[in-house]
Amino acid sequence: MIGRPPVTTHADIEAAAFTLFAHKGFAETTLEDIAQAVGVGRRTIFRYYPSKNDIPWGRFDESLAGFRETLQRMPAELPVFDAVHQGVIEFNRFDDAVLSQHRERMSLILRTPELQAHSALRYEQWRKVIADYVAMRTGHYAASSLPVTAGHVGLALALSAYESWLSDENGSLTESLSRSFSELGTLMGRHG
Amino acid sequence: MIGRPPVTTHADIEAAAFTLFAHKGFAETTLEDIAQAVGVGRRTIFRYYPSKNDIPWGRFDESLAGFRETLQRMPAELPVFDAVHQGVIEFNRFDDAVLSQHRERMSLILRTPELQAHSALRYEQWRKVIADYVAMRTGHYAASSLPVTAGHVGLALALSAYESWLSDENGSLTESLSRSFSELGTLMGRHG
DNA sequence: CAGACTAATGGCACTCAGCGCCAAAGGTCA
DNA sequence: TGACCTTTGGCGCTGAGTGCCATTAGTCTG
Repeated sequence: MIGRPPVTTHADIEAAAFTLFAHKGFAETTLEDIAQAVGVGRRTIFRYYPSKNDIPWGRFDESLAGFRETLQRMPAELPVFDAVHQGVIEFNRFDDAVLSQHRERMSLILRTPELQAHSALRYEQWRKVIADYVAMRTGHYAASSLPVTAGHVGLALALSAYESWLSDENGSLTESLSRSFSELGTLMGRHG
Repeated sequence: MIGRPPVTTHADIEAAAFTLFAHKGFAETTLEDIAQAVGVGRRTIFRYYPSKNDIPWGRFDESLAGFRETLQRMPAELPVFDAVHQGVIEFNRFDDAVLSQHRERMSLILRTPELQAHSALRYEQWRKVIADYVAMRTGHYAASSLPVTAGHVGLALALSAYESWLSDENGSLTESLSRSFSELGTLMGRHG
């Protein structure tokens, strides 16, 4: 490797940051605190994350690519809606080992106002993945109304499922997601 | 009226702000700029709006109360989903005179990254109005899964409709909203 | 009319996120 | 050893947001 070697990693920073966030709260933790905990200059943190709000999201971009592939793998025989449904569930399957970290991460993201706000920008990319898939399946342009709506609705159901999952100590994320998708049927008059 | 009279109003500030935003862009307009345009101290702006990001939303809280009432007025014979559908449409009906301002406002909100992010906090209250209504209609608690999902989905459809409306110079907002709601049926297998 | 009272104002000083700039550090390679 | 390259991190700045408090401009009472 050419040039000065990095003195830290994304993982290092996240670890230090999550500890501090849990300890003092997100807003009360300054970037200076984090930099100090990592043993690095404040300026360097910005070389790893564009903003403080981005730290809890970690390497989200990379995981988005996985979501895209997951959807691509869904069988074409499955109706679009069910394919998205299954794709979302598949994408949100985690090993028990990782699950508790994921829960902590999502709890921070979904319950900290600053992060709730910032997350809208991340969700946009997530919706785009669904919109692209639906566009491909239906032959519409990805920017046209139907795929865009599909993206919004998919996100809506996922967020609702996450909230429900986080509020219930013992629930399963997969089940929460399934429930959201089936509730949509309920709402649309398959009874209630 | 007791005490020193206010030297400005929300309307004054919004007018000055929107002009500047249109002229220089949102990010490039400082609160100092706005304060100067209004002829008021920077500190005073914060007495009218909690943050720069709140200015474009105007008096959103008050309009939420109207949304709540609109939903309450929906006939009980209407299935919940349709009641929400009609309520959202009703709430987003504007006179031609106001419509162009509304369009400008929503264009700013939905196309400025900082504001997209911030808006998530406003949407939360909007979703709650739907959740409360659905809770009342179905007998669930407002915090339980079904009403929460309804809130998310309602917002999803409204946002999709707004995006579509803004991207088409000549479209009608009411029609865009109707289209979103019917697209949901399409997605769920009433064909496509 | 004078003086008490009240609420809005706005200046000041401060914290913190974020960014541009640039010299220094710490590696690799010929 | 010295050229080369990339990361680091310090410095200084801008701008949002906040707490504090004296000032201002009204109303109300005697």
